[in-house]
Amino acid sequence: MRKPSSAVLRDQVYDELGALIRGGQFVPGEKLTIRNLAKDFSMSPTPVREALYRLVSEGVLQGEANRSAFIPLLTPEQIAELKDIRLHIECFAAGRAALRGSPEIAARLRKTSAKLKRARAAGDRRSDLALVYTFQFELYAACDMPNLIRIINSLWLKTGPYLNLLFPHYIYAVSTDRGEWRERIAAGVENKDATAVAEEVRQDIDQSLTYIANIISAASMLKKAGGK
Amino acid sequence: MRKPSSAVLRDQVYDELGALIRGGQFVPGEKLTIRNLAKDFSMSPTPVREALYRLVSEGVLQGEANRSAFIPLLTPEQIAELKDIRLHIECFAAGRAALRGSPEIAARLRKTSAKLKRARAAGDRRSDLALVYTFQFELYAACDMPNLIRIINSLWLKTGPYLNLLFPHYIYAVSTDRGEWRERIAAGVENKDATAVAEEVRQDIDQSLTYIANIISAASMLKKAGGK
DNA sequence: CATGATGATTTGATATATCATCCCAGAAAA
DNA sequence: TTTTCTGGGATGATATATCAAATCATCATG
Repeated sequence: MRKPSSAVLRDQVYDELGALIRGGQFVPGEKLTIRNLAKDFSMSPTPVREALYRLVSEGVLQGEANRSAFIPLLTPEQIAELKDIRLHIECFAAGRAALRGSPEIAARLRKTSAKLKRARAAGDRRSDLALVYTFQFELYAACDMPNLIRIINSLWLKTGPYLNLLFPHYIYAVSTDRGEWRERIAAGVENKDATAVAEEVRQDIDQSLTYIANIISAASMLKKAGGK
Repeated sequence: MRKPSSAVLRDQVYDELGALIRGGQFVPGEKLTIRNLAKDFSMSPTPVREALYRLVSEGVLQGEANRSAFIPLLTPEQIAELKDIRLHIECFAAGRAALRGSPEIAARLRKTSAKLKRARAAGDRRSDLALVYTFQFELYAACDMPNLIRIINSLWLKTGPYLNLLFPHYIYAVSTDRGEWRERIAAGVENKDATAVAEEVRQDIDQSLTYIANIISAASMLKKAGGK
C-alpha cells in the first residue's frame, strides 16, 4: 500500500532519495552517481539527474561542476548554522501549529507517537527515524503554510545523514531527560499552548544537534590524533 | 563585464530566469514553455527543463504534471503567508547581520543605496529592483549563513513578480513615510545595533507586502464586479 | 447560438546518443 | 620504492529522438 507520490519519475526519485537520506541510509561523504541510481531505480539517467540536481540546488547534496554528487561532510560549525536556522524556523512553525491545533491533530500525533515508541522498543531504527519525521511534520502541517513546510523539509534533509549518530546513546538519554515530551506536544496542541509546544521543539533541536556537533568534533580530533 | 555565474547551462538559465523574475519582468500567470525559452537562450531543451524544474520545486513557479510552468497567481492569503515567513526569517537574518557588521559592510551598503537612489530618480525600474535586491543581500550576506541566504533567495523569487505593483505610488510614499531607512540600516550595521536593523527590515517587508496584498484583493473585487 | 466531437499541433517527460572531462590502474621513469 | 605519465573506462552535461498527454481550432450536431 505505497503511494506513488507522483506520476513523474523525477519526483519519485526525489521522494525516495529524500526518504533514504532522512532515514540515515547514506553515510556522509557517500557518492551518488546518476547511472548507478538509474540502474537501481530501473529508469533512464534523465529523471535521476534531475532529482540529483534538485537536491544539489537545495544544498542537501554537494556537487562541484562535472563531478558526482555526494552527501556533504559537515563541520561542527555547519551543523551549528543548521541548528540556529532550524531553531528559529521550527519554533516559529511549532508555535503557529499549536495556535491552529485541535483535538483531532493531537490524536493523530499521539497515534504516531505510540507507533514511534513501538518501533523504538523493537530497535527498528529505520521506522524510528521515519516516524520521528512523520510526527514532526504532522505537527508543522497544522500551520497551513506550505512554503514554510517546504523550507523545513529541506532543512531536515540536510541533517538527515547525521541522525544515525543519535543512536543508541542519545535516544536513550532523551527518554530519561525529557521523558514524554511528544505527549507534552500533543497536549500543547490540544490546549493551543504555543509557548509550551515551541519550547519542546526548541529543546529537541538544540540538544540533538548539539550532540551531533560534539560527536563530529570529537571524531575529527580522534582522526587527527590517530594520524595515518 | 558580465559574470558567467556558472559553466553549467542549467545554472545559467536558473540565474537568468531568477534575475528576470526578481526584476518583475514576468507577469503573474505568464506561461513559460521549455522550447520557447530554449530558443531564447539558444540551447537545447534539456538544461532549460532542469532550471524550470528547480524553480517549480522551490515553489517559485507553478506547474501541474505534464503542463507548462507559469508564474503563480497569488491570493492575498498566500501573499500574507509569504509575508509572515519573510518577516520571521529576514528579521532574524538582519539582526544576525547587524551583529556581525563592520564599517566596510556599511560602506558597501551606502554605495549600493546611492546607486539605488540614482536609478530611482532616473525612473529606471529594472535597475531599481535589481539594486533593492543587491542592497538587502549585501546585508544578509554578513550573517555568513549560506543556508539562510538560499532560503531567503527563494522567498524573494516568490514575491518578485509582484514588486511591480509597488511602482510608482508605494515607492514614492515610502520616501516620505520612512525616509532614509537604508541609511539607518547602514548606520545600524556600523553600530552593531541588531534591534534597529531588524526593525527597519520588519517595516519594509510588512508595509510592502501588505500594500501588494491590498492591491491584489482590490483588483479581484473589481474583476468580480466588472463581470466577464 | 451553444455544445460536443475530432484531428492536428504543441508540449512535457523520458530514453538514448554524443562528447568532454575526470578518474584510476598500470606502465614507465627517476 | 616513489613519482610521473598515459590510456581506457566511468561519469556528467547537453543534444536529440520518441512518445503520450494536453491544447486548440475546426466542424458537426443539437
